Amino acid sequence: MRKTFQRQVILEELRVTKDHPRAAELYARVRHRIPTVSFGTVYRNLRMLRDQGLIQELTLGDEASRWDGNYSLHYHFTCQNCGQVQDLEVEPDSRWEAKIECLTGLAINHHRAEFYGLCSDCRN
Amino acid sequence: MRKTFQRQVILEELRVTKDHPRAAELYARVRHRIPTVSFGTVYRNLRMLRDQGLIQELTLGDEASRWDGNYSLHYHFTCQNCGQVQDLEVEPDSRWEAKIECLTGLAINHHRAEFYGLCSDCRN
DNA sequence: ATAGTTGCAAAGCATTTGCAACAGA
DNA sequence: TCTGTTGCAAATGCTTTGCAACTAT
Repeated sequence: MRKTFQRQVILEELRVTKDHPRAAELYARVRHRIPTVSFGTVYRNLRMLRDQGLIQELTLGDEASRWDGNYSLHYHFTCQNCGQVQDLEVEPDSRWEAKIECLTGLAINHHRAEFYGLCSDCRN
Repeated sequence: MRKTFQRQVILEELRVTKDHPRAAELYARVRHRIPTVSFGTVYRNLRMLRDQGLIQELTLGDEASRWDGNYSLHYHFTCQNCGQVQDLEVEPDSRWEAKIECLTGLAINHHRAEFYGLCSDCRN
């Protein structure tokens, strides 16, 4: 994978934010720095960066994918009122995988968990 | 919500199977019983049945939604080799929601978890 | 009677791709 | 130099929708 300016900017923009932008929003941000960048380039790079494990794709509900510059294993929370998505600080439960392997005979590689509810701004 | 023949057949087809068909596959099954049914009808009904809590929509990875006629809360497993999706029999961990509420100040309504790995056929 | 539903076809929207020009190694 | 990458535009694929004809209640 070559180190191109476009790819670098796309990765940087994801790294510096904690919201979880969709491709269109990210494209807008990248465009501030590279006015000629194309949607194709953004999508191609998101896929590549994901396949390399440098970023994560979130498919929450029935909307477009969101992208997360935090590559470490963590869970997500979606506010059902305002729609914001945030990382959860709780540590993922790995014993769960072992428990399921035990009970089912499946070989588990990884899991994800998503929580839904109201964020602190919206609960009041 | 009226009780139409189409809606009934769509729901039945989801209830009788444990695979988790996508809309196109379900459409094919419904078509065996109602040759004139349309895609629009299938999609419209899937959304309505989901909104009523009678079925569940699964958005796993970056493919089209899968649909689950089992409306009870449960987790899912996806085989990374053959792609099959199965329900997991383990009971969902509700203490987790309380724990996260405690740690974060969020109000959690529900959560989902998905496990990925190799099914018993594919692990050998 | 009448409001919800259907079939059909067209539209919508996120994402992917073919291709020629370009650029990083 | 030469293969990977970009920008552009067209294409793809899943899903939604407008509308007139139907149908459950």
